[in-house]
Amino acid sequence: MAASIKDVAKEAKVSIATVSRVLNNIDVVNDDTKQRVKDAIEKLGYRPNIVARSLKTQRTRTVGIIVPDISNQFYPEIVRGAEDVANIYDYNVMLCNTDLDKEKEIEYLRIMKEKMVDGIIYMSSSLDEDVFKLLEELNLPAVLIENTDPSGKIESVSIDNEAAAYDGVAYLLKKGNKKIAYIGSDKDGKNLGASRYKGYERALKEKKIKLSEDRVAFTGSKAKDGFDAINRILEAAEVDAVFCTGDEIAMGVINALRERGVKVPEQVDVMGFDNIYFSSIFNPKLTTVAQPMYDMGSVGMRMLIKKISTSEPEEKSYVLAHQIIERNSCK
Amino acid sequence: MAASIKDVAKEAKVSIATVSRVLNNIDVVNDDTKQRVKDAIEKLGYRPNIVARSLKTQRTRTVGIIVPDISNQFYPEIVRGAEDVANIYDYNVMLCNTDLDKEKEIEYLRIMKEKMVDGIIYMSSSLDEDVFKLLEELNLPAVLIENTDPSGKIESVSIDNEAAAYDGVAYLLKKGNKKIAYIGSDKDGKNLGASRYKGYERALKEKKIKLSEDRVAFTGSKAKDGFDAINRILEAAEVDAVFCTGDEIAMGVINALRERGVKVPEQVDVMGFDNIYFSSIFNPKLTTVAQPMYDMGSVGMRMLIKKISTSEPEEKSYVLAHQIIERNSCK
DNA sequence: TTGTATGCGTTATCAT
DNA sequence: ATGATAACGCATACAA
Repeated sequence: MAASIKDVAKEAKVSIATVSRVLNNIDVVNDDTKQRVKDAIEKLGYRPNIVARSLKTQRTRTVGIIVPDISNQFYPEIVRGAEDVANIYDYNVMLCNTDLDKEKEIEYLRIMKEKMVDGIIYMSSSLDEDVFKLLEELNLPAVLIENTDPSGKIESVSIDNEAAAYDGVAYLLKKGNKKIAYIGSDKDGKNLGASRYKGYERALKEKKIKLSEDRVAFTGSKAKDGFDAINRILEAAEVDAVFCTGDEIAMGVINALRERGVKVPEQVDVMGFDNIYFSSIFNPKLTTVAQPMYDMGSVGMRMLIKKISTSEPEEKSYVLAHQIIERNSCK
Repeated sequence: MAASIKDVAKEAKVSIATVSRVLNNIDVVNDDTKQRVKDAIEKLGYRPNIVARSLKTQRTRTVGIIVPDISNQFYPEIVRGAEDVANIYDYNVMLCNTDLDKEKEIEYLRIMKEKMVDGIIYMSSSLDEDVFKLLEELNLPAVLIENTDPSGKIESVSIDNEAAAYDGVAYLLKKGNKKIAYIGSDKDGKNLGASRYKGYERALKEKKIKLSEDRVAFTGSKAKDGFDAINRILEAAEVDAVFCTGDEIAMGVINALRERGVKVPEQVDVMGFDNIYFSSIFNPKLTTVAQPMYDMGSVGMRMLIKKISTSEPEEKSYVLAHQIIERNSCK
């Protein structure tokens, strides 16, 4: 069995209270005894039992990360950013995949509470009312990443999705394109999809270009979705550029175009979104609206830890800068 | 404050012992009282505190996953497979990124022990002696994924890397190639890199083809590494096929070849390894030696949980089947 | 400066 | 069938 604080106390011939004191270097403890305790700790290879400590302090120094799917291309970088700063502050992370299933989200939240995590990094586009209610009910500090809380109650870190989409489409417009398709997240609902579609609308409107529904496809975020969507669109309309709300979609679009003998970017510009790792490896390299994924994770975790550590809630959300990365999928 | 077992006991007018009994449905408890307790639990929205339970039972139902880098393309699927089965068995996972830094691996292991995880899923190519020693010293059940333990002491789940590389190269040979380059992991050391190189050697030898060092490059696993390596190789030698020990490497190779005006697969066959998600989106779609990543994660976790739950160590490692996926980067 | 004793929320042993 | 109580390993209020 691993040595406990009692063993150390015995070895150093002091009380466990004293051991605890040098462990947390709290109170003043005589240099001699402190050294004795340290020696004993060393000798026994003692390491405090954090579970016991947590039960006493009611803090575990672990936070839960609720993510739709870690094997999705978008999340690993965010999680890495989050874990890196967690590590800096001596926190650990518990990873939970939900597949955007509301029931799973709720169940995980309950379990996280049972395991006494100090806080939650929450990623989901479901933005379900019940989940937010539960978060509050459970009294779990949380920060939302990627999306924002429609009610504004829980802090978030994200980009300005409306502006980002606007900028992307404006870029396409500036290149002289007039028939710009939109492929990706749905315009309904309160999540980022709606914002991006709004940005698309605004950019077109500003240039007085009529939005044609024939060039719009709401679909999933996989390459296959982009592939199918552009093929459908091309049945009904001409297109000189495609704005996609995800890089994978854009890759699917480009692959479909290639099969049709349409050259990218010579004949059609294709723009992605996110700037996932493979955007710069794909051929052509993707021009895309970049989200700072790693930073979103790291500032999110920083916010959360701050929120956990201080009593006064700062209640401030962060909107990080997006950026258009010019590569080779647009002229 | 959340309700505790005491509150439930008071509400149901029974002792905490009885509450505990119905919670764990152990012993026989009178149906009436059982119902009273259940009602009380319901009424108070009581949920057991798992930290307290863990302190008592010495089991946390959480396992640590030590991974080089979750934002690397290879690991998310493994982790997802692992988390999925963990979830099935009511376990949670703690994610630790090490960047293959031995000190970080050791520190994380210590922390995992302090946090009383029940076991460890360990991924690393460092295969450091000290780490294995620590694992044993800490008395932490562990299973190794992707690599195997040279000393054979700790169980693992992996593919047969020598055979997989052999099969890949043999495939290239069968297509009529004679000048097959090797780009990727180092031949020295005890990890999978050495095995793969051995497979390459064996396949060539079997066809009595002399291995030319000019066509071999030991390098990292990024696209950039493949890109640079093939350019270097092409300075010194002719090549009609390239065997890469990673898909990203292969993509880098293909991109370099494209820049040189060399067509894949018409002029040069390029084969990848792993079958990461993007292999089928990249153009050309990659022909590759597939590792069953998700399965490696899921059977690894299954092994670990079994190891944790039963006392007798089964001490059996799993070698999963690899598979050559024929796509468009080879003739 | 140091020690004693209590409690964190459970499980489990021993009574009853 | 149920209750009282001791542990699990630690932090901390209170004594000394």
